[in-house]
Amino acid sequence: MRRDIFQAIADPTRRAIIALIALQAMTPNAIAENFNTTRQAVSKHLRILTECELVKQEFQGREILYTLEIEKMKEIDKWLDQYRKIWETRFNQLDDILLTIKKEKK
Amino acid sequence: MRRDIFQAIADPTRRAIIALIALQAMTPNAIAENFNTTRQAVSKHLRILTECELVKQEFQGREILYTLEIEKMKEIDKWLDQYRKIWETRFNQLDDILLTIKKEKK
DNA sequence: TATAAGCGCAACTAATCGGTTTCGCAAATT
DNA sequence: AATTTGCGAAACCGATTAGTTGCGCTTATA
Repeated sequence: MRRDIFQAIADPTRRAIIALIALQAMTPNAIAENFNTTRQAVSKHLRILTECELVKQEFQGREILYTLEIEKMKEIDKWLDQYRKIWETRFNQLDDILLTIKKEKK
Repeated sequence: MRRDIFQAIADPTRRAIIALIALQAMTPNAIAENFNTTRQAVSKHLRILTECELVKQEFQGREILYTLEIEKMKEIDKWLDQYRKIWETRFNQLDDILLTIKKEKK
């Protein structure tokens, strides 16, 4: 079963779950209360998030607290990096153009 | 038809297409040559990428050149920003801890 | 010890996805 | 003018997905 971080964040509900537990660890029931869906549906999303290590389980008696593995989010940032270089270059080129115009005005 | 940027980058082939045309504008055929798939399959991916405005078409006679809309990539960066704050805070907290340990050693 | 609560797992369903094949259109080429 | 080339769109298919329902297990609570 292919599970990667990009597929994990593709689903809007999963992104919402990530946003929720980023603030504090939560149980599946507590998470489900925030959506118009069942606990089981949330549970499935949590399974996917856990499988790609975006989320970690903390067992507390019969409750399971889910926390965000913020480190994993950096992988997206790392992927974006190659494109960040491009848009920064373009920005600098624009900057150069603006500078040239400024000089010409003088 | 819900088309968002996160769903667009979920597919590995689409990420590869993005990486390809980031370097230079390409036609569907040229793109397809880089994969073990048909032009039509690539065409479908390009349609999805175009629909969510990650990619732009440039008509040149009967050819269509596809270019990356790098600005749109920033939206992912923007989304990541809320989490970047978290991991930077954690990093700083770790930094504080290390500093405290250092001081205690003295 | 019986009951309730919190949870994951498995089976099922409707919808969506990625891909192929076939088609038709418009722009080049002969 | 006939043919080739580049392309998108539609029809179709198998695989995957998100969700529901129905379990059974474990841990609290009465």
